[in-house]
Amino acid sequence: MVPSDGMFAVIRATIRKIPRGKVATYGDVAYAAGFPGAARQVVWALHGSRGLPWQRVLGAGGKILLPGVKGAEQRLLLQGEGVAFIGLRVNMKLHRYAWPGLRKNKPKPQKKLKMSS
DNA sequence: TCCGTGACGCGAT
DNA sequence: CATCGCGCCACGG
Repeated sequence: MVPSDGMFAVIRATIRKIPRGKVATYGDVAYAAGFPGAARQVVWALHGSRGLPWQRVLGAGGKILLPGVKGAEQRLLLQGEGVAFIGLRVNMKLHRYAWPGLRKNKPKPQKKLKMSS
């Protein structure tokens, strides 16, 4: 699957890989699909989606961004898959999908340290 | 063709 | 925490 197949095709394929009981953020999907920063395109891909695990895609921090009844439905679907919530957010610590072959943590910027004397 | 719109993200402040 | 600015790009008017 390469970008030349079309951005949405790649994004959809990426979303399909999220297993039951796991979730991913829009940013994660975009990054994993090879389009870092293109979170909005993920939204579009979901719009034209059919047969995708759309409920497993959340906002940054595991927050459901889909408003209204759809949002409530999303939460119920996820809970039905065993996904645990902490308040309004999904417990990402437990359910964030670890994309195979992707850097989990960003490189540490080297905190400014003060030198004595 | 230009322009606003999206279930947005992220680093900096 | 909250806010700002910028990046992202297909689509419809």
